[in-house]
Amino acid sequence: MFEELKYWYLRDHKLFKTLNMLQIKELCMIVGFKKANKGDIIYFSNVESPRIYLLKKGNIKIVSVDDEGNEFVKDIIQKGDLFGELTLDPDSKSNEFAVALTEEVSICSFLLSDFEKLMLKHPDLALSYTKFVGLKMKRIKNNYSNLISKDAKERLKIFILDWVEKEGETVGDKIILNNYLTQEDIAQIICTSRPTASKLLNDLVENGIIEYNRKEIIIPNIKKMY
Amino acid sequence: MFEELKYWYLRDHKLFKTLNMLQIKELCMIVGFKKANKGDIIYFSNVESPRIYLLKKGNIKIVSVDDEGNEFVKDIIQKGDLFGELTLDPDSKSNEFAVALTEEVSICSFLLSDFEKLMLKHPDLALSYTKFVGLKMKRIKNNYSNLISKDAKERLKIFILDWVEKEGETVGDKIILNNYLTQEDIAQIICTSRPTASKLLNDLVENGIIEYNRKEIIIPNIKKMY
DNA sequence: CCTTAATTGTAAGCAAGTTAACACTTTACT
DNA sequence: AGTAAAGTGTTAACTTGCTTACAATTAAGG
Repeated sequence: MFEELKYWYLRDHKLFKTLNMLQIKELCMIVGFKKANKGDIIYFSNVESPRIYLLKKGNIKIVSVDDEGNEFVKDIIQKGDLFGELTLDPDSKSNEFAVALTEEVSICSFLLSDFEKLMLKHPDLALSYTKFVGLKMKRIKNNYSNLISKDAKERLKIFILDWVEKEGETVGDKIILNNYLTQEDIAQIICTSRPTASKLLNDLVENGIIEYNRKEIIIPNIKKMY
Repeated sequence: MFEELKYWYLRDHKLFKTLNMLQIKELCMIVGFKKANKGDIIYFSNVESPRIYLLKKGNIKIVSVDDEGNEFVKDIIQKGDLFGELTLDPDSKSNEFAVALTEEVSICSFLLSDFEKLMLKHPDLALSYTKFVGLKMKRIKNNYSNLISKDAKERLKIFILDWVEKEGETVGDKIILNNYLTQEDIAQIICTSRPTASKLLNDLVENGIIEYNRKEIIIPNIKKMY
C-alpha cells in the first residue's frame, strides 16, 4: 500500500511523464520519504550520498551559510519543484540546508547514483531531466538579472508577481497569496535590508496596490502591479 | 580532409570523451562551422532552428538587449565553452548576440534537434551533457552570488582571479593575461559603471597588485590578490 | 601625417539603500 | 493569562557607487 502511494506521487510529476508504468515502478524502488513541520530543518546536503529531492507538499526555503556564518535565503521551493544536487555533481559541498515554512511538508528523494543508472537505461528520462535542469537554470538567471538590474521596489514587485504566478489563488476579482514568509525572508529573497522591505511593502499598501498582513497578501487588481 | 578537421575539433572536447570514434563520426555529420574576426557580430539567436555552439578558438562576449535597448554583457565565452540554447528549450527567444573579442574566432555548432536525437541513441552522452549544463549552472549561480553579496572592488578581484584561472599564462613568477577587454567591458561584466571600474583598476595598480595596460594585465604576486 | 573616433582618467554632486537604534505589535509557550 | 520571543514600523546618520561632465590619451584610417 505504501508502494502504491509512492507510485502516485511520482506519476504525478511532469518530469516522469515520459516514463511508462514499468519504468515508474522501477524508480519507486529507489525512492525515499520525509515529512516535516513548520520550522524544522530538513536536511544538510550530504556529501557521502548525494540525493535529488522533490517537494510534494508545502513550502521550504533553501538557506546557505557563507564563510562568516551569515545566512542567505537562496531559494523558495514550491510544490512540485526539484532541489538538491541537480547538477549531478557529487563533489559540491555547499553549506546549505532547508527549512520548512509551512505545516505538513512532505518530500520524496532518491540517490543521485541510482537516478543516473536509471537515466542510462532510459535516455528519454535523461533528456527530460536535462530540460528540467535547463529550465531551472533559466529561472535562476532571470531572477539574478532582476536582482542586479532593477531597484529594490521593482524587485519586490517582480517577486510578488512571480509568487502570484506560482501560488496565487484567484477569488472573484482578487488574487490571494498565503503569506508564509516573514518580512525578513522577503528582504533576503529580494536582496535588501529588512527595514527597506518593510517600507516598500507599506508603500504598496498605501498606494492601494496590495493588502498585506502576516497571514496573507491580497492583490485586488493585478494590473496595478505593473 | 575537412571531415578530418571536424573530427579533431570534436574529439578534443571533454563533453565528447564518453563517445567512441564511430559516435563522434556520427556527430560530425551534423556539425557546422563559422569563423569571425574582432568586432564581428557572430549570431543572433535563431528561433526557427536553435543551435548549440562550441567555441574552438578565440574569445567572444554574449550581449543581451533589454526592452529599453540597453546592452548588457552577459557572459565571456572562452575556448572550449559551450553556448547557445543549452537549456534545450527552443521556445526561448532571448535577445542575445555574440561579438568576437579577438582575431580569428572559430566556432562549431549543431542543431539542437539533431543533438537531441543523438542523445536518445547514446544515454551516456545525455548524462555527460546534463553534467556539463549543471556545471555551467553552478558557475552562473556562483558568479551572480558574488555580484550580489560583494562590493565592486571585491567583484573586480574575483573577476580577475577567475580570468587568471581560465587563461592566465605563468611566466616566471608572474601571471600574464592577454587583455582583450576594454574597461567598459570589464565594468559591464562586474556590473558597475565605467568610471568606477577605471578607478578600481588604477587603485590595484597603485597598490602594486597588478600592472595594467590595454594589451595585457600582469599579476606579479597572486597572493596579493586575496 | 593629420584628423577623428574610441578609450581612459578624474572630480563634484546626488540618490538609493544600509546600519543602528528603539518603540510597538503579535505570537508562542508555560 | 502572563511573559518572553519574534516580527514589524520608523527614523537619522552614513556609505557606496552612480551620473554627468570634461580632459587626456591612444588607436585607426584616409
